[in-house]
Amino acid sequence: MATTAAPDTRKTPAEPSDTLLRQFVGYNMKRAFMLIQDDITETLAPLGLRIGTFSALAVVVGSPGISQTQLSQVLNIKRSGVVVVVDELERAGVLERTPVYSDRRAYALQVTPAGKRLWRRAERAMQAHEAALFADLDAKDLRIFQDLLSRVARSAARHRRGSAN
Amino acid sequence: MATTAAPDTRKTPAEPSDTLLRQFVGYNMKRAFMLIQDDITETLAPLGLRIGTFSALAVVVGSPGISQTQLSQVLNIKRSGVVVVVDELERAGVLERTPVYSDRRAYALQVTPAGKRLWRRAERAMQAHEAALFADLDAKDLRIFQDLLSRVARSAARHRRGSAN
DNA sequence: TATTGTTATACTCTATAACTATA
DNA sequence: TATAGTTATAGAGTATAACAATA
Repeated sequence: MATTAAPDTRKTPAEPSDTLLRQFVGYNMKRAFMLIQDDITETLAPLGLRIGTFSALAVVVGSPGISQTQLSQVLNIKRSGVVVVVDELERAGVLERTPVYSDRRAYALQVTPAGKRLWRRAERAMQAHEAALFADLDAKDLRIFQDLLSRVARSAARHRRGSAN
Repeated sequence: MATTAAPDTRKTPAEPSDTLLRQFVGYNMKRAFMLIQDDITETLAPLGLRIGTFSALAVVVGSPGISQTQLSQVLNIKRSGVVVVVDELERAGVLERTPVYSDRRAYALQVTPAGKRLWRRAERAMQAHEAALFADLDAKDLRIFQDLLSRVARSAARHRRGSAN
């Protein structure tokens, strides 16, 4: 039945790989992002921040007085998710829910002085991290990449708006 | 104390936005990917596939006889996660666990004829989907984008290997 | 009636750890 | 002892739905 000479060396055709998936832009985007996500998490952890809280802090720094509903829209998450993030940042003394006198249902989110200091540290840490992470790409390539990313995002958003949902 | 004229119009400085976050490549990658992820899910759903099962199917099509451990390495997930995905694909009659006579612990994964037909349909659906999704970008831009994505992934992987983990 | 923030709950994805059967 | 596959369980992250206070 079995040949006695020449053992079977093709257990799997050479190296198993994701060749068929690499044709897809979506797969390559996911793969690249997953690779840097863990790095980002590790960069933020010493500052007591997660990706979600870092993002929320950035938006409140850039748009002081923003409401939680507005924050949910900017970050593309649900209002119920914002509550968790704001709770965490408020507990850490990073931001505050201040009353809105014209609408007593809503809160105006404000960054505390400690929050501003934390943001400056976090921003610098992330900038340093990305500089190291993308050391292989020169400034011009990075600009092109950023531009293509925003064009891809715009194209996808348009496509999404165009379809039925 | 308070001026009696001119009501307070700056509830929030104009439009709240994520300006401070856009400086980061990681944020733009996440944002762009999130936008297309839902689209991909909707493209695969009619075929009975999720992103995870689609990816696994693609790898087994491209590397027939691959083991579950190898598959976990290619897809960058844990072996326990592979079990779930392979269970689902096997239940759907898309692939099979065939015995490996040289190692009775392991399975060689094989795509069934139905699985091959499903893959061809899924591949075409995804190609059509991406063509529509990235309609705003010409072929040259897309090639540049793909190239930059793989360079970013390589750079990130190198950075990751270099640091202590 | 509609909206803001909140809570409880559930779902998806993935990770960890302990187990079995083989090696 | 180590490895392949499996199972149970737990943890993020996010979504849905119902609720109170207010508009």
